[in-house]
Amino acid sequence: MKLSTKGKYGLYAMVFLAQHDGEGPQSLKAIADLGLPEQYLEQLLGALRRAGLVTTVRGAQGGYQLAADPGDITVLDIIDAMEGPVNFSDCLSAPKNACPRGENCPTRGVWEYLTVKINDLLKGVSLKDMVENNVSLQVEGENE
Amino acid sequence: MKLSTKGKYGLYAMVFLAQHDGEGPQSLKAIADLGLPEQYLEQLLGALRRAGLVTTVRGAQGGYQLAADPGDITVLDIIDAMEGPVNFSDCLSAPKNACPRGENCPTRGVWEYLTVKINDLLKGVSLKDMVENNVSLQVEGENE
DNA sequence: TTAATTCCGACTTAATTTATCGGATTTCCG
DNA sequence: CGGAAATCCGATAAATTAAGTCGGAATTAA
Repeated sequence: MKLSTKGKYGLYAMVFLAQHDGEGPQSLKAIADLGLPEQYLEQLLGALRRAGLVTTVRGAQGGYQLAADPGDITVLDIIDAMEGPVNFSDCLSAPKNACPRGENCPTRGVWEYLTVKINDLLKGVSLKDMVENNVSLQVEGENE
Repeated sequence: MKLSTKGKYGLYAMVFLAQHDGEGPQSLKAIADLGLPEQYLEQLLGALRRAGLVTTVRGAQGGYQLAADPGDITVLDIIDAMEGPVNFSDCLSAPKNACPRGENCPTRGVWEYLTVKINDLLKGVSLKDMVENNVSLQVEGENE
């Protein structure tokens, strides 16, 4: 289980925008200077815009900026926009009785459980957390 | 972020073996009757064997069986064997200063955090839990 | 008007996933 | 002993997805 470069590049770009939040639009070139392929990144930023996570200013001096407060944009938002929703099994999106294994399939519950839990995890980290380096293994909500 | 069929088929097969634990070796054909492509499954079971999760009996009346108690085999073991370890970024396996972003990369902590947390999640579900349908959103270790 | 910049669809290439095939080996059982 | 039932294994093929490239249209500040 790994993250695609799409997800990673998207997150890098969003962190960059968070770091420059309030400084006006950041050009594609400036973001790509992080070491990301410029033309590929352009596609990804298009997806982020269509997902409502960034706004753009076209034309000279234009660029990209966050569409919301860094504290209100989470890793989940970004991963969802870049890779589609976390999905461990298509059987979850199908009606229960459509599954050839029937309703008491012993794995269905696990797919549900893991999907919900991982979504919670991703939702728990915002861009603000990241730029403030607030993410550690003892963050909020811990009990182990 | 999704699970490959490798991971899913592997888990289906292991649950089947757990359901028939103690009944002697189960043939590939019997497992494939779950609706999985037989020759592909054979590869996967080979990987599970090499990972030490199943043992095999060759020859007529042979087959596969769990190498350990169902309570001692977790979803993590199976996913790791099928897809390799959960890995959100290669920068984690490299030394800290090998990363071109330097030591204070704001995403590195997130990769670490998510990797550990997801591993914990997967480790928390055993085959025993699954066959007993013990997996729900209120399982052990909850505090939200 | 020009240069900077995003936007967009089509295309290419590379990598990975998902198988399939053919035969070698092992072992039960009559 | 011989045949059938199985696993084992390396190679290959097909399909899908990921990753990256290209060329040009549209927009806008200066």
